[in-house]
Amino acid sequence: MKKNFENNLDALRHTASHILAQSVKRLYPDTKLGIGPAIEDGFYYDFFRKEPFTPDDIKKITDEMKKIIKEDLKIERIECEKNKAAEIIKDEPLKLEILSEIPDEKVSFYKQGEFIDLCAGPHVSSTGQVKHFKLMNISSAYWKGNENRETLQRIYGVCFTTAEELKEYLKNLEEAKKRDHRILGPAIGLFSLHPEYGPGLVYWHPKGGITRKVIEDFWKDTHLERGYQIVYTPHIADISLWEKSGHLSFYKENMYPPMNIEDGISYQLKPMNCPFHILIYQSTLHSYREFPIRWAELGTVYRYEKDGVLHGVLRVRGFTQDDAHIFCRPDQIETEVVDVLDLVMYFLSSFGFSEYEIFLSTRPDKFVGTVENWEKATKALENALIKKNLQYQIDPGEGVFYGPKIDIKIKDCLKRTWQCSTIQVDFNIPERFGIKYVNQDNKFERPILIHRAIMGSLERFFGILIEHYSGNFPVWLSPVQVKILTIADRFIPYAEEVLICCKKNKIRAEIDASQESLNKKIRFAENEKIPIIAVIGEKEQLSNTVAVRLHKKGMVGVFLVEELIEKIKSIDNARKIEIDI
RNA sequence: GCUGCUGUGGCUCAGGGGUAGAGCACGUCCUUGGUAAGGACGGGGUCAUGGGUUCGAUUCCCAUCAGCAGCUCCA
Repeated sequence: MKKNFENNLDALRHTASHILAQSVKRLYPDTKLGIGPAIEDGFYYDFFRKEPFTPDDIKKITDEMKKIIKEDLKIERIECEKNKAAEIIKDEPLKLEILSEIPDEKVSFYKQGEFIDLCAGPHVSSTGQVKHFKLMNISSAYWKGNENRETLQRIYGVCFTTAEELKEYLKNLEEAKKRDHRILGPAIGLFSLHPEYGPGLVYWHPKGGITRKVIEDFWKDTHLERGYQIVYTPHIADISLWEKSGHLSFYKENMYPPMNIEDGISYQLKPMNCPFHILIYQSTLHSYREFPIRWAELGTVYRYEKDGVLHGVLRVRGFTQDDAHIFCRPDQIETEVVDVLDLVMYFLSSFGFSEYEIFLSTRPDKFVGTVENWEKATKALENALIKKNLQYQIDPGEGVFYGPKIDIKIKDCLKRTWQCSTIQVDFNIPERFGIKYVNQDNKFERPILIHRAIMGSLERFFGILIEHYSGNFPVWLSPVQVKILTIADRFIPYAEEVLICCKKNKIRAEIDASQESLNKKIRFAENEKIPIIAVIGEKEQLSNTVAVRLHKKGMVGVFLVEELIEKIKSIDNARKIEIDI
């Protein structure tokens, strides 16, 4: 039943894309057609046309689409032989290209009014059924996603069965815009970017800094509890290290150019931490008895990302990975991965992320290592997922060339997915560096290397957190947990006593001592998204209390200072997502 | 990197071929207020950068840089 509905919706969206193409052809007959599928939430159509579509054109195209919908043209499916099909689309070079790639003898067209398009379908039966759509934006797209081919103009639209769904969708977009970490982050003093001095490089302000410290402390404590050891490694190394690791050949386009120190000596800013951990490993001889060795590092790396892909703190050029490398025997992969999965779930759920999408990527066409090892490792990853009772999807052939991997995407409160965690087996690096251990028989053997990250990057994870919480962090992550407001200046000494009590108990508190009205101070504290506001006046001073107001919830009552502190401490220590006082 | 759009005080934005304007923020003063903006005054901009057109450019044109929406890629 549900599936059927989805198919109908896809057909509807697909038809909307044909209406778009028809409209464009009516208004700009010289435009050549690319492809126009239904996608999540809507549709797009790619066009080849020299002149760019302007926002004004989009208006005209929309109006024409509405006309086509009003005309309620019947949509018919026409099947014909390939040679006849070529005749029909002789003026559409891109369509002809598609036609030539279809192996079947017969192909299908869909026709509505004067418009006909090579298309497998399905479609709804008439154009009048498309009622609730909106053209969203224009972008460029390469023909067949190939950057060496023609650049096409892609017009995106959204389309739903009901007006409510469309409205809901647009409202969600608005909501997402309001949560945009690029606006919110700087607005509430978390971070800034200074693109004129280097795009994609993040400056953590004191408020962002304290939240980062909380995250880092939690991360380190958790890792130490779970048998990891913390290491620190340099940010640069002689270029020969990167030749040895292979990064200079397979990762070069993402690396900053080397720094020339003197003739024949170049240093390279690190895009990854693994070679450094390998060097630590190689600095002593290892026995199978030591395994598994788990080394974790919050390692800051630099990658020269293409400028068009940079996005706030979500996609940057300098970032800190919550990296770890596990050295183990082949037979330990499964249990290690089970532990990593357990750690990932524990860690992410502490931040309020409890919905995941998990992907197991298998061997690609180009790979290093043996098929047998790949299969064993892949099986170990899969077994681990099964043991943890996790739902996953297999991404065939999507593994990295050096080994199979598990990727975990988290879902935020707007149901958007973000890839954070990754667990990757690596057959390449151990080989390239020739790392080894001594087995039970006193023979050398090659260990398995597992790379893994939970947050992926602190910058990116922080950006996701900002959007997920819309800046309203849970108490344990909030840069300022309590804002102390006085009704009049003469209560500032008492406010300072309260502040000292908070600090003694490691509660992050601030006093707003500005000469503003209480209303204004509350407004500012609310806009700063501080979870707890403590108001102090005559009554509170006399009774050693504070009047407590929760962010967005308003007054909750008057509490003894120690009482409030105890409550905050317990919320903080339990890393509670919701405040309840 | 590609296509399009954009670039005006810290922020949001208005303006426009004759050397710039609002709100917020900031500063000073008055006000000492009980749960989302008390009041007055004031400082602050080479209008992204570099060329060109022009008597004259922040405004028009070109290039560069950066941002935005996507494409491709990715933590």
